[in-house]
Formats: sequence, structure tokens, C-alpha cells
Amino acid sequence: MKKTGGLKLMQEINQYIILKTIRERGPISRSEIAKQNKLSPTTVTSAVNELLEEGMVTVGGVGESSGGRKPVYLQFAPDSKFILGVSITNSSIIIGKLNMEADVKDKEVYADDFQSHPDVIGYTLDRIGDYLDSCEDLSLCLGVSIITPGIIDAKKGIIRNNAKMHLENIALKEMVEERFRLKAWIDNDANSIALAENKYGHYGAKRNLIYIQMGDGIGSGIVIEDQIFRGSHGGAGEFGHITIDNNGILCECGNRGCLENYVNWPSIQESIKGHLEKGTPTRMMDGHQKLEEVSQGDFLKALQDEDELALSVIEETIEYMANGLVTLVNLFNPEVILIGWGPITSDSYFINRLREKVKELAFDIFIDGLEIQATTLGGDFQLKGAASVALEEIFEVPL
Amino acid sequence: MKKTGGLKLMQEINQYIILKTIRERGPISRSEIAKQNKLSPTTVTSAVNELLEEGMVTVGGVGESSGGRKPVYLQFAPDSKFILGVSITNSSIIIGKLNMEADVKDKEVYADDFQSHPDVIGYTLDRIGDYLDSCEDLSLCLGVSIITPGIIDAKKGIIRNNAKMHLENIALKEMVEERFRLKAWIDNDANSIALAENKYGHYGAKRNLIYIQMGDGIGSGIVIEDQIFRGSHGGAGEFGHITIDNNGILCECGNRGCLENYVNWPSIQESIKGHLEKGTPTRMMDGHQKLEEVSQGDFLKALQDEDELALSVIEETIEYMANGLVTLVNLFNPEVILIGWGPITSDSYFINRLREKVKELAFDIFIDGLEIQATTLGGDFQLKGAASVALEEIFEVPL
DNA sequence: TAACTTAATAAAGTCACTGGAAAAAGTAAG
DNA sequence: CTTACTTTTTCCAGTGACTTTATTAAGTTA
Repeated sequence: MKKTGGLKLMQEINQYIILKTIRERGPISRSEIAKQNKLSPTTVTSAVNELLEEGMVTVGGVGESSGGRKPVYLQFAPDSKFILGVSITNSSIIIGKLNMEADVKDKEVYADDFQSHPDVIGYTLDRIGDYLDSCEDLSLCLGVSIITPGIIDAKKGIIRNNAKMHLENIALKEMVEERFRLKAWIDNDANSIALAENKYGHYGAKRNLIYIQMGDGIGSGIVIEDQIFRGSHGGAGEFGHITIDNNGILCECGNRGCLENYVNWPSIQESIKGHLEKGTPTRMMDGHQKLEEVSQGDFLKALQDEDELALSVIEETIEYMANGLVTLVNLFNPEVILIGWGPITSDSYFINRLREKVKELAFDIFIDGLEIQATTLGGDFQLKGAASVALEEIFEVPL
Repeated sequence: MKKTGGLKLMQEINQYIILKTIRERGPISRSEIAKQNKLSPTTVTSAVNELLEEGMVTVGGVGESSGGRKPVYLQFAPDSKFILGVSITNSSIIIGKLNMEADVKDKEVYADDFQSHPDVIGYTLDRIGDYLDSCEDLSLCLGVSIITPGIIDAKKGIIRNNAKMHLENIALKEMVEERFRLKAWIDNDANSIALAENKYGHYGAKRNLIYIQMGDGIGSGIVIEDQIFRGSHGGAGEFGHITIDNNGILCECGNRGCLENYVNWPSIQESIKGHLEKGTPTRMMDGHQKLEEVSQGDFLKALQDEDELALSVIEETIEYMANGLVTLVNLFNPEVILIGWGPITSDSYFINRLREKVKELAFDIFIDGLEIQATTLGGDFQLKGAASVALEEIFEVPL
């Protein structure tokens, strides 16, 4: 409890309720808002006047009468303000402008090998500066929200650890706030994207959701009761390092049999090599001389074309992933697990087979009402993730 | 958000803040409460008067003056009301009276084999009835809080599934409320005990805590941000069924290599048998003819005496448990893991060795600030668990 | 056009909070 | 032992956001 009870708090609470009603159920008339929330019409009118003045809400036409004065419809004005979303990874920096519904209005992508860049943070700050200079009205900017992999202390706004980019204890929130005089947020990428799925994705009705990011490594973001679950040090959800075989491969984390070592891209490459040597037929090498030339994208494409070798390779991956997911399901009992891996879709062979496998292995009682699907945010998932962290706080319940 | 802003809510919020201050920092004077919470002295006086009338707070003497009127100390009156705590397991039913600080004032234990009892629920309700009949003033009873293993829908108050006691979809909350005209709560036992550790245990300052119950099976309760984490179906925390070896023993849950099969009492018995045949010296069999006569208590005692065979057996268990705990640490990033297994203490060989092992295997960043200890609630942990679920709601922040 | 509906605004009244003054109860020093 | 100063607690008037009860605005229906 941050605040004490007072008239100011009262008003804040009611204004929050009213704005929420307009956001979720708008266009809606004043009297309908009053009825739905059991508030007096007067209270609604005065709160709405303030919201209209701020520009957060606009009048959206007049409705049909059913025997009396026509209702004036109010609607949320998501474009009246904007958020600067930023995504930093070892291969790209994305900066974009998003409205208050996490729609991307404009973006700039800087692709490079930032893993060996001498000063990623300084570079990023400069690019943010460039972008802000090109914006007309900075008073409409609600703040800068940055997401990046690694262990992040979101509360204090510090990057605690990012091994790949060699970052440690960087007070990025403070740096941004002092340099640009704008509010700033920083959070882990997978966590933020999970929150975006929960708030703006297809399975938004589900309060407990896990997002799994496959690719070079494997990461996960966990949303519990509509909130990011960060653990005590902001390091919760290290799904890549759960044990699936206590006699397995020694991992650089010190443990044995970590999931990551069985399902990441290098291990898939290894498996492709094995199958090539065994002579499994494939069209994946068409146009390529060496295995190294085959990219993750090529593999995913071959998978979609149901290439025999790709299917054999993926079978092992599915086996391991299913094992990991069962552990996740047993511990978190989520409603949805969303998997992001390049262009993979919910009706792809990979997801279908994975779903089957998990249903086979997990408790029936957990399987009922559990969905395993592909991500639903589309191409701008990083920026949407960044924005949703900021929006979460901006539209947070006052207390 | 359940309520709208209004004068009533304002008062409730302030009264909550004031009661909380008295509970946590009492004995304390009115003016000190006002200062600490930035409330006006008037507001504090009027709220305190109400609390005094209700009996929740009492005057606890007068303090020393530092040059003015002496402060009147107010203190929480935990004994002014009581909660009926109930624990149902397959081997015992415990019914007890607890005050508002989860201290057990009186209890009744019914030990029997309830696994094969024709009607555990009916029997329990009758015993609750007997107990309530013996209470003088039922108007002081805040309600009945029941805990039991299995998958529980705590919100609706339904036992969804308890395989051992053959219970399925039993609306126990409703049954209790209608029969005794008292408020009722039902929750999973491990979850409740975890909450009790968080609220009334030694590590109460830690907001993220995991409690692990060892014995016949293995269960866990998870507290995140001072609240029980239940997952979407009330089935979160099935720690016993996480995979530690994907080629391991086939479990009755359908998966392979579930932790439970490696660390429960039957598997320890099996291991003892193996070591006996190998001729490992032991004093554990003193006074026993057959292995079946050696109870879990005997084994734990031998362990405490550092019996060679017991130590050999426990080494394997530690190995598996450490593996499981690392997965837990990687996913939840908790501040404390508390282990309950009979009389085992924090400085026992078992916990010491387990702690070492986990530190060896998990990420350094998660190990800093992670404690692995034995439970701290003492003998009445079940009843304290039950009470803490009820108290959580009774003293909940109003909204 | 009159009678009824429904939406939005205005005016009056309510109530818990705040701030300042007063009362209660002490301490400290001449 | 009286006076001056402190600290705690209570009393009282004033504030402001809410609710309730008109009133005004704008329609529909017969």
C-alpha cells in the first residue's frame, strides 16, 4: 500500500475505472459507464471531462435513441500519445513509435553484429537521440521502454547481466531518464513479449501464460495473474537450463543435461550433420555446398516443406522440448504456452507434434484447458513487448 | 478492481493501514501511527476508536514522556477472536483453535487410515461439529479453514482431485458454510504451509519462497510476492513430477524419470535393501528383523547419527533432489527454499550436503541470496498453514 | 401537440479527511 | 509550587468528491 485514503485517491480510482471501461468496452455512453460500474452519472461526467481535456478520450459520434435523448459515445484515443519502444539484441537494435494500444506507427532497424561492438549502450542511446530529434512533439511521448535479453532488475532499471553482449550492472533507466528527460522502463525481452501476448495477443483472456522463444538459445517469459513473474532477482524463467537428463551433456552453466543443449540451433546443426552422413534424403542442401551455409531459416523452410531429413531432425527436438514443457506445465499449470521460432505457425508439423507429445506425457488434469500454440503478435513482437511494459504501468490501478 | 471509490472505501483503506501498523509495529501510540503513515491525528483517533470497540486492538499501558503527555500504547489483540484450523490427510485429521497470529491454542488429533475410510469428508464434518459444540462463544470464530493434499480450487472452494483418498469435485467450502453458518476456506496443504512460512515463519521477510514436503511422496508450495501461486487450475507446484531423466523410470503419471520416483520413501527403502545386500555396515537394523520394520523415522534417526548405510543411501537422494532444486531455482528464482522432512534440521547432514550440491550446479547469480533451510514452523505446521490462508483474506488490503 | 423516455448537467446534501486550536497530562526550572 | 514549555489526544470548522434529487436537453410515440 503506497498511498493513504483521501479524496484525491478516490478520484484517481474512479477515473481509472472509467478509463478502463472506455478502453475495454468503448465506444460507450456516459450513462452506460455509470450503470456498469455503479457510479453516479455526475461522477462519470466530471471524470470524462478531465479525460477529454487530456486528450485520452474523444467523442465518437452519437448513437441511436430507444425513446429518449441520443447517447454520446466516448472512445479511447490511442493515438493521442506515443511510446518509444526499443529492442536491443546481439544482432539488431530496433527503435519504434507505438501508440497506446501497442500498434507500431513507425520504426527504424539497425542490424549489425553487436556482440563484438565496443559500446552497444552508447550506440543505442545515440540512435534513440537521433530518433527523438525527428519527432515533432515530444510532450506527447509517454516515455522510452527498452527490452533486452539477460537478467534485468526492472524495478531499479539496471541490466544485471548479459553474457553475450558483455554487459554488467548498467543503470540504463537512469541514463535514459537523465539524458532525454523522459520516463524510462527496462525489462527482459522474453518477459515483455509474454506480457504483450497477454495484453494484446490472441490469448489475452488467459491470465497465466508462458512464452517460449526458440532459436540460438532458448528463453522464456512467464505471466502469472496478468503480471510478469520476475522472481527475486529478475532472473525467473531460465527455461533453457532446466535438467532433462541428469546424466546428460555438461553445460557451461555447471549443471548436466540442460534443455538448451538439446534444442538450440548448434545442436540441431549437429543432428543434421549426423543424418546427412547416414544418408537421409533431403533437398535442404540444394544450392549449398557446406552444412555451415544452411541457415536456421533454410531449416525452418525445409521443415515447412516436410523435407524428410528436417522431419527426422525435428523429431528429436520435439522429444526434448516436450519433456521440458511437461516440467513447466507441472510447476506452473499455465493456460497457454506460446512458442516463437521464426515463422512457425500453430498448425505447423512442429507445433502439432509437440502438442501431441505433451498431451501424452503430462497429467490429464493439467492438459484440460492447456493450449500450445505459436505466437500471435506478428512481426513487431519486440516493440509490442517493450510498449506493453510501459503501458502496464501507465494504466496500472492506482494504489 | 472490485469496488469503486467512495468515502466508505477511503475509511476502509485507512483503517487497514492503521491496523496493519499496529499489528506489525505495535505497541505504538496514536501520534506515532499518524506520523509514520502521514495521516492526520484525527483520522487515526477515529479509526482506533472503532478498532477498540471491535476488540481487535487494546490499550497496552502508557509509555515514558520526553517532555509532554505520556503516549498511550495500542496493541493488536490476537486472542480476541479465533479461527478453526483443520488438516485432512490420509493418516490423520487435525482440528484446532488458533488465534489471529496463527498460534495454536488447543487441538484434537484423529489418527487413522483414512485412505480406506468410506466417508472421510462426512467424518471430518462430524468432528468439526463436535469441536464447535465444545466452544463457548462461536461469535468470536472468524471461520473454518481446511487444508488437504490434492488439486484444490481455492476460489470456488472445491476439492478437484485427491487420488489417494478417492475424492473428486467435492464442494467442501459450501458444505461447511451451510452446515455451520461460518465462513470457510479450503486450500492445498503444501501451498498453505508455504504461506504460513512466509507470514509466520523465520524467513517471513522473503517474498518469494518455496516449501518442499518430503516423505511418502514429494510436494511443494510456492509463494510469489507474498501470495500463494496456484496456477490456472490450482495445480501448480507438482514438483514431484518434473523430469530429471528423460530415459528414466516410467511413472504412473505417464511421463518418464519423474523426480518423485527417485526420492520418495519406497525408493529409499529399495536403496537400503541394495546396500544391505552389498554388506554396508549399519546399526539401523538393531532390534529389527526385517527391512519392512524399519520406519521412515528410524531411517531419519540413523541419518542424524551418521550411520554409514544411511549416509550412503541419502547421497543418491541428495543427488536427485539437487537436480530438481536447480530446475526450481532456474524457473522461480526464489529467495528461500524450505524443506520439511520429519525432524530434519537446517544443520543436518542432509540439508548441508543438499545446499552444497545445489550451489555447485546452479548459476552463481541465482545462488547469491538463495537460502536452503529446514522448515521453521515447528510441530503445528498444518494448523498454522490452515490459519494463515484465512488470516490472509481477513487482513487483506481492501479493494 | 402532449405524454413518455432516456441522456447529460446542475444544485443541494453527505461524510471522511485535513489543519488548527484546545484540552489533557507531563517535564523542567526558578 | 508556580510558570513556561512539550507532547499527546481530542474537538471543531472547512474542504472536496461523492450521491441523490431535480432540471434541462433531445428524442420517440400516439
